Amino acid sequence: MMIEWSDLRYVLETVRHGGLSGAARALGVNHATVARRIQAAEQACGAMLFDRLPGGYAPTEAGLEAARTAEAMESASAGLSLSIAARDQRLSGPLTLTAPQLIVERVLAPLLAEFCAAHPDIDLRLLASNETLNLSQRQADVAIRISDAPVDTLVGTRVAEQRAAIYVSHGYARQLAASPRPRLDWIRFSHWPGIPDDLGEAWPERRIALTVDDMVAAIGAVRAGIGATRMPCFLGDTDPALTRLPDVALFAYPGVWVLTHRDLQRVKRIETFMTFTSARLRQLRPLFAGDQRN
Amino acid sequence: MMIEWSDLRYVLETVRHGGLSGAARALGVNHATVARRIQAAEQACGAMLFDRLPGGYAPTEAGLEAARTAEAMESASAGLSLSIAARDQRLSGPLTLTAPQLIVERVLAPLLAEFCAAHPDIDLRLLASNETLNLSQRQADVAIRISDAPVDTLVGTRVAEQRAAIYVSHGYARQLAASPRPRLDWIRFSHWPGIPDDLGEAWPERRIALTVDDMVAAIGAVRAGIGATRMPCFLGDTDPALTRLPDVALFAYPGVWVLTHRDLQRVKRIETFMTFTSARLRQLRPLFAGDQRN
DNA sequence: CATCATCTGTGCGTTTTTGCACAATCATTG
DNA sequence: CAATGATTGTGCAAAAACGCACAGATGATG
Repeated sequence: MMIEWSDLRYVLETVRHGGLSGAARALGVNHATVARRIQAAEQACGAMLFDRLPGGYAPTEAGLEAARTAEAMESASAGLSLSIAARDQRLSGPLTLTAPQLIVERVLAPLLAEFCAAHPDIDLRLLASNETLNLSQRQADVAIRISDAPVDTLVGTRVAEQRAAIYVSHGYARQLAASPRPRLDWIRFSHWPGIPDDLGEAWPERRIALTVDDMVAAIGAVRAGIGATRMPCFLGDTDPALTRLPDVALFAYPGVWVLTHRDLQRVKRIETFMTFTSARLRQLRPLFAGDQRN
Repeated sequence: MMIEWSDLRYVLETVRHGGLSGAARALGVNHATVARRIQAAEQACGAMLFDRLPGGYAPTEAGLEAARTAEAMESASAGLSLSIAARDQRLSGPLTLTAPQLIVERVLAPLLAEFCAAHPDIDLRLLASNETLNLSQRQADVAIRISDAPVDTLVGTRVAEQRAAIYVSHGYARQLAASPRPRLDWIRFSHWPGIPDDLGEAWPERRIALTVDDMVAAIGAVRAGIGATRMPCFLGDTDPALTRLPDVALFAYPGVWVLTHRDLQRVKRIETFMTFTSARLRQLRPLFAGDQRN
């Protein structure tokens, strides 16, 4: 008579992704399972929730209504999750952190090692995803973000300003220095503008040598001597295979934030983690700012 | 990380019933399953939801919070169920009716047979429960109720006034008539007042012979000649083994209502059913009113 | 127009979940 | 204080749900 509650999640994700396979990926199950649960839901409420079109599932009126209800239930459930987590004032339990891949690799890893050693009862989980996960939905408890202005529903501090520079491999740098009229090969990000204008004066001759969509790949390309690219100083300066391109000023770059959900900021293990992490990252301010005295 | 939605139903029912076994009965599953799902929920949110006390499960703060959330989700889900059902304007599909046991037995059965024959595509389901099921939660679509003032969230009509009378078996009636100073043996309902005052004049001598908690049981007792009891006329007059106690006026009795949920009143198969049932029951007004011309 | 990628439907073997039956514990009652 | 009824915890077998792999179909692409 009444739809099984968990089936509504399957309906919701299928509406969101427009088909079984998208929903299946989002839910981490097989698409056949999604199909079966939707069938069950339709049988339970005695109405079709989707039109089976070639190439996807299109929600009917009833399906949209169900998805709206499921959204309400989802936010209720997320609120519960937060509220229960907020009640847990032990210095133990799970703590999920999300941070960009490369910050973890270059900066965060030793810092997390220290934290784990100091608090062995805290079960730290790391989501080194580049996607900005939704803290409100409790996909993570704490986020380290590179951002100019993080969402205002989150609380936290900007622990460091950041600057970026142009980096090349040592070999490529020598090559440039040896050339009488050097031409700069640029490695471009597909979702960024082209070559920064500021380069004009020092390096009038330039061309786009490669377009990539991922920072790790770009670093590899630079290391291989394909050309130059712009990256935050903490990345370039911590990479022994790279060196800054001379005669170019530093660029502004979004700062480093440590953030959590408002409802979680008074939870002891989260407060502890944020205090620890923020302090350690503040110590690295020269690195993020591109201050090369170290 | 986030509690499985359907597990919240188990938490809710366990809070409502104060233990595993009550929740298991309400959910129609084994108590072991309830225990396992609650364990899963607790593991998922990393907090205890119940204190395991001897004799039952007592919700913790977090458990109460979860139950509140689950209640919100339940009402959302019930609303969805109504909203989807309201969209179904076919003259087919499921239709759940709840009515008191004895109305079904004496009055409704032939009427439902006729309806089923006329609308074979409507899948009629009958809950002959004495409990007043919650139509808002969509436990039933249509209710036939004996009531003075039904809940105002429901819509429908009072199809008949009702009166009650005192009934005895034929044998017991002869016995009374034969006695010079007859003493009336009364069969009393445990949740009702005692013997009606109005009996005083005609039958000054009386005593309580039996107390029962169920109308079917009471009818059996009257048939067996144990004594007299008051019951609605449609019950006594349709029972060939019973006869009215003479010299007593009829009693007022709550009327007969045919009711549905506001959101369902325009659904065609429900509208059809209510029109049909109300018309047929109106034809039986003399029976309900205790008019013995038939 | 051929090819490739993507999506949905279906049968089968496996894993997970569930129900059942029994034991243990506690409150209630005669 | 013994006995009864109710409740929860646990091991095992049955049942249900799930993932996997393949087939068919559609749409995009060169």
